[in-house]
Amino acid sequence: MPVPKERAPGAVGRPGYDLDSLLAVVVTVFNERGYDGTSMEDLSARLGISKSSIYHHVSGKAELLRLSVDRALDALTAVTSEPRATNGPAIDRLEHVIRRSVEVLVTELPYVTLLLRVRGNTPVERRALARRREVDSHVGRLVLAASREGSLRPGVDPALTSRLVFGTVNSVIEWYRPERGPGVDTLADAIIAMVLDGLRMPAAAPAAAPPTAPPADGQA
Amino acid sequence: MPVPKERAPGAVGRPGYDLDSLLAVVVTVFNERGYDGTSMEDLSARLGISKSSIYHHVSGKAELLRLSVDRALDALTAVTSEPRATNGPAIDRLEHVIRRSVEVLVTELPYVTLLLRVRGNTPVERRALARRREVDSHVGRLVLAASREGSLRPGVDPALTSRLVFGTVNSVIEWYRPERGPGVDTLADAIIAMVLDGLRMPAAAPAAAPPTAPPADGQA
DNA sequence: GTCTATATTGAGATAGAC
DNA sequence: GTCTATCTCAATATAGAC
Repeated sequence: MPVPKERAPGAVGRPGYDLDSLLAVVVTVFNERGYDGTSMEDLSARLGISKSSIYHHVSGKAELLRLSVDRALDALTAVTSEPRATNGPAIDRLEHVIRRSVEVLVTELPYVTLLLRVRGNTPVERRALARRREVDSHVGRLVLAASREGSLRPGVDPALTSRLVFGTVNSVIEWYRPERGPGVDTLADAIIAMVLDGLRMPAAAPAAAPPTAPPADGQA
Repeated sequence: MPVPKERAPGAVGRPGYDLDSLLAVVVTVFNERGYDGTSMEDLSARLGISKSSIYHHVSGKAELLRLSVDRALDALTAVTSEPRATNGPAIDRLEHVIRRSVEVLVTELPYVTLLLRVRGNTPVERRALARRREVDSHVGRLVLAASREGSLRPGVDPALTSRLVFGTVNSVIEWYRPERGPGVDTLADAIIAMVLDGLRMPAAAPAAAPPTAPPADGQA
């Protein structure tokens, strides 16, 4: 986060953008209307500056996309190289990567959202997809390792499962809004609980049981 | 499914499209390039007919989108009104709706894929989003009911959970290809197993437990 | 049901002043 | 860092023949 010029704290009207503040607005509009559905005109209207002013900051629309998705990819890639993602039992590493991915997804929500919607039409998009696949395959290897270590239920197909885990985590972008709803930790807990332990009440009688569930442990 | 003109079974070259066969091609291209990223030129090239010929079948690009997403929405809506989705314990209804949704998602894959990527830029898209929300809220009520019937683990937040369940199911469109990979039943089994029972080996000893799970009832 | 034009708008991008 | 033009091409859609 470079701060190239001092800006008064109250100055909100027509700030005179730097690249970061510009990108924050741009990525929002991209997500609202889709990248292809967003014109430079749309961006200029939302930014409150003219179309040509945007070209002072970037070479064109494609670079706006590249800068945005790279930010998301850098954050996601960093998760897979954290120490706790590379040491210990695979099931614990998997849990850690899920939790951290959710955190990144929430803190960098608009950038990750844009990334996950990229289709592959242009060189910029194809490069993004390639980098995404690397992150994906890391999780795939984790699930496979957990399976080999006997930490997964019998019958669980690792390849299929890693797709589902990833899909569950990524689907968060479709509805999560940081300003309302559960906090990041609650969200991560809920995802890990469902994915690893399931929703269903484990024990004996499914229907005739006491209507309120007994406090098993931890989380009230 | 009208059959306005007889077509020889072997005739594949330049068929003379009817609306259905045209739509099948169109929806594929929409998914490859995104709706906004697809030009009528792109469509005409893939169809092997001229741009103007497309206008013989539909009033424009927007109608192509509407017809496609309506097909997906009709199929998904139908699932929520099936008898097994409205009778019996909520946890069983939930399982049924998940299974059937996966089946619809796979059999109508391109149409559902397009639907799930709609952003809301145009009236056609906003109408589609509204219909989607109805399906979503049906699943939300099911999870809530299952929770009240004591069929879910303690600590499971119904609203949050229904989002996750939906996200997991819908994420299938991101990678599933009918021609290769698991069959629909295997896929649905895997999703239901993960969502309801979790991936993690449940009991005490993570490695030395009996390898096959106890047959609770029905479906092996 | 399809074709070859063509009309018309809107897009991304540039020039050059302030 | 921003502005007002303006260029150029691509996009949706139409006209009218076969």
